[in-house]
Amino acid sequence: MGVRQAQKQQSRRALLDAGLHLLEHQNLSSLGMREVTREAGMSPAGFYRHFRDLAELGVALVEESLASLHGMIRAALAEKGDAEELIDRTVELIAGHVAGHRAHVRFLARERHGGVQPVREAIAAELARFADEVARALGAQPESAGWSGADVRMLAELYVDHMVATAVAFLDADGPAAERRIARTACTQLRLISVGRRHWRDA
Amino acid sequence: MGVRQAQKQQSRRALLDAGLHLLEHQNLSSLGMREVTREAGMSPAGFYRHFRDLAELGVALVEESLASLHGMIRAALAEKGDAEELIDRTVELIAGHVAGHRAHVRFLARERHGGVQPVREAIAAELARFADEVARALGAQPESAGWSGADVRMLAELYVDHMVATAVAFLDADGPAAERRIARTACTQLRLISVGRRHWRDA
DNA sequence: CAAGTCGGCAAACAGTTGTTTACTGAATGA
DNA sequence: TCATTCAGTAAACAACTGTTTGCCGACTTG
Repeated sequence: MGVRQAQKQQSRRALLDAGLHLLEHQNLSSLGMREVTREAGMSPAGFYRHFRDLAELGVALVEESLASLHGMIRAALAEKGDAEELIDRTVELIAGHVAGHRAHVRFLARERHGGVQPVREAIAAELARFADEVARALGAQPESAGWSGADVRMLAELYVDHMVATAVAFLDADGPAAERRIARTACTQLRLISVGRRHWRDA
Repeated sequence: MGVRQAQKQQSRRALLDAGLHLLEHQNLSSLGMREVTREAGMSPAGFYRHFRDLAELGVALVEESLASLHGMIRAALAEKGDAEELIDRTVELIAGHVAGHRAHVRFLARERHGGVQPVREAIAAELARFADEVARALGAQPESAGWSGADVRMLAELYVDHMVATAVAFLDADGPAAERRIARTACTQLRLISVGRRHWRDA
């Protein structure tokens, strides 16, 4: 890649980072582009060399944020061990992801139900695909023998929703004590679901 | 109450309704007060006779929205019957609440993680109190014999989170078919949790 | 080295914003 | 009835918004 394209991508990154930084304390729909370019150290008009809209920048941030989250999910699904261990490791993975990608997670939580339609839709679509992926992994486990496809799918949705809720809870933990409390709660809830799963056929 | 105060409260209502209406398609932090007063048929300066801020209007809307949700929760907790029936009735209650209070529910979903701190805090505090209330009700049930207070509390949190998630899902259902699918999923998930609860002690 | 591509800038545009000011006129209460 | 209170108004304020224009100068290509 030439020097030109490299410099351009560097500016693009500056815009994305500026946006991400500003979005830590406000909403995408209340973000101004002058604000973004100012934070990125660029003139207002320069913005248009990279994005048509602020919504377009938003969608780019969604892709970034969900890509990192996707990596975490695949890591969680790849874990091996008995149910108890697996739950603990998953919650640790979530905590680690939040610690390492605060801005991304906060952005997703904010805009998942935010005021910018294309962004909302992009998030919803990708989360649905995550649920598909989890459902596929669950279906391959021996514990799912005799489960209908629809039931596996609803279990996967429950897991994904719970994961997102847990990540958000970690987000506004205001200390290590609060973090541990959230982790314990999440583990217990997952254990409850796991127990329900084992005894599903009895009901 | 005198004619004066009645007229004032009517104007206040107009402002709240205007805000609620505009917030159906945008975020609180992107809302302008000129926009609100225009929608309410009032001059910009008149706003200050009722609220200091837009954040203050937001908090007022939070109180309204959570009051109606609170009513729904109390209704759900008051239901009697076996577990299966109870689950179905609860999900129906949620669906009915969303149908009757779309704007309120959408507002809560948007601003729960939105960019306006006092509003966010008001929602979080009230949802925590709802979890307390649910925990108290669960603790009084015979099924909770032998459960620790902390475990009951985490179960209550799971229920509240799930209720909110279900309400939001109903919100962007785009037809009766989608609504039924969401209701079925929610019921199945609740049944799974219920099974887990019954077999909790075995683990 | 020359011609062309193109990322970034400064300036200007018309609109819109939140907030303050002094005011009007109807409800209030002695 | 007459003075007072006060919800709502119109006008003006500086500050900011998104977008377009023409231009410069560093990179690229031949």
